[in-house]
Amino acid sequence: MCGELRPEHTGSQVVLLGWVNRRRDLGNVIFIDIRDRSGMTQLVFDKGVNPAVHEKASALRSEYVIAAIGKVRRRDADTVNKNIATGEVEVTVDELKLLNESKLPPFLPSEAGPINEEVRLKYRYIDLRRENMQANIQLRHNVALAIRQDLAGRGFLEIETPFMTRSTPEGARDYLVPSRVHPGEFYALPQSPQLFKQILMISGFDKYFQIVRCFRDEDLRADRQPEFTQIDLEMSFPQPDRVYEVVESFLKAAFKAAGIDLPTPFVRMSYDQAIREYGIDKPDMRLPAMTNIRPAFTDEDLADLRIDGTMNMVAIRIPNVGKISDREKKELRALSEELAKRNKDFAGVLYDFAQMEKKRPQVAAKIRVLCKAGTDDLVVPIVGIAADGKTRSAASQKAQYTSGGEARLELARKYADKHKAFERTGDVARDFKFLWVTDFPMFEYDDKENRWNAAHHPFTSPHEQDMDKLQSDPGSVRALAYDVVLNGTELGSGSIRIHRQDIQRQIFTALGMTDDEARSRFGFFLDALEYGTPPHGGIALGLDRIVMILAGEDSLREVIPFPKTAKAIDMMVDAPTPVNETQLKDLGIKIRG
RNA sequence: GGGGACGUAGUUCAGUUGGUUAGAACGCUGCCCUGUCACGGCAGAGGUCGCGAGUUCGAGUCUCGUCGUCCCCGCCA
Repeated sequence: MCGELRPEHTGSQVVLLGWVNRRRDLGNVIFIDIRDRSGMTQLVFDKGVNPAVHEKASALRSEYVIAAIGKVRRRDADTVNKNIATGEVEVTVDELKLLNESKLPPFLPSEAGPINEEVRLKYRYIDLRRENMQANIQLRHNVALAIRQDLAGRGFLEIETPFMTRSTPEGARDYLVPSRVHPGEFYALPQSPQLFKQILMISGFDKYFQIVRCFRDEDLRADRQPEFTQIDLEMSFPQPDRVYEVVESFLKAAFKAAGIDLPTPFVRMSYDQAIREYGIDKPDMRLPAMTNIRPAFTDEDLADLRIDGTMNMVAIRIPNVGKISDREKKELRALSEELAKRNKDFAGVLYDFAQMEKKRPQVAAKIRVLCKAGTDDLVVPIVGIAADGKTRSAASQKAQYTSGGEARLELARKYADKHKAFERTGDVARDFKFLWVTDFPMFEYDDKENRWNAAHHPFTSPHEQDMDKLQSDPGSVRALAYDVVLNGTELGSGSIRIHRQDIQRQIFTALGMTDDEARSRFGFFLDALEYGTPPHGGIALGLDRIVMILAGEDSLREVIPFPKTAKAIDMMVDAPTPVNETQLKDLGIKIRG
């Protein structure tokens, strides 16, 4: 192939098939870089040596598809190109065949600069010819293959589950597929194969996995596509530790496929600790944690600074920011207001640390020590402002942490150039901060609907010790649920499931679901639970996100060959589209207004 | 559903306070060139300034609307 020739091939006759990447016509000698997915090689056409072939070569243009037959020749020392792998050799062409011409593309695959994404997506077939996209798609293949091999090697079976299945309206919106045979009825595309994989456990396939497409009809983000690929797995008789081990093993294999030797096991942290120290359930540990700064204050300090000592107080540290300008101070105040707007429970402010250093230098000094802050580090205390006689709710206390977490990320993004924590150093332990977040709460309170919701999903098993609190204090029940997080991105989420019907019923009750409701939604599954269900659990990880991070990209679109835009449109095939009246009639569907 | 950024040549962009024929680089076409590799030189073609209204003697520039792309919030059990 075009990228494989080396000095040891000198003298051999070769056939190269590929695209014209660039043409350099010097008159009596023409150089053409021929490209395929393996790389490129320089072809030489010399008028003095072979005028007929030279004549043919002069008609070649960018992206023409050609076959070249010739001899590999070692280049003179002064004409070696160190920028390409084949740079020490070239091919003198004896025979040239034009296999196909090309219209002038809207942009060239060999072009260096950025290209408008709209154009890239419309002409995705050209875009995918670019070196970076070829590398990303190749990486994706390598990663998926390594994961398959690792899981298969551990006795997991890859088993397919249906794409056309039953809508279970809970969680994300379903993509629906109308049934022609049953007018007015719909299949749903799976948000995940959750119930099928649990049923496979009931069926005795004790180790299942699948690299599988999932569908969610929700608004998109840079790291969210409506169809995405999960590494989905489930096993019978596991402890959480066993799941961690399996995931760490295949992630190690996946990273190895990308040339990275990942240390395992990963750090573990409870949900509560994650909230306290990072204000979020998917901490980016490349940056310092938040620090509890309560010990820095005496009661007198608090009164003097008008700070509410009963509220949680933490400080954010962003390394190497240096002195900040008045404008930046104003931006901090604006961020403080923005946080209050975003979270109505947030009763705190981002305190002006410079002012604190003036007013109460000994307090500020203690805070610096607590945070381990150097003189160039930006310190932002987050405190509640004293308001007499007001008692603070638990939600308000938590908001101190979560709003702090948001501020931490926002400031980290803003000062990325200064602290450089997001840049790759080549030091694996620093570049890839994995962790397991464990012991998620079982339920979340829904203010709008005035009821408890399953934080993970309703098939997640509660902690053994918390069973008795299901009715009395649902908010404090911990789940056997865990997330695997990398650099602040949630890669995957899983749990040990409920395998006993009686407990499953208790959970539905706690969620305010009647037996009839539960039965109408999940009847087939509740039936299955009653026929000898083994204890089981599993996890699902986003393949796209793993590849995105490995490729060093900021958007999933860079690692998905044919992605959708923010409005869920495929620019190349132009989908979705209206369909004709006959099709609708067949399906018994009428479009409203 | 909400907030923000952007939209000018095939591509990436510039375009001053509203004022003559809207520019540059790359790409493209032609000619010249025997060692280039982001080849070089000369010449040339290429524009509904996203679209529609409005203000104005005059709009790429100001206003309103609309469409599209991107980012964020909501949403994503």
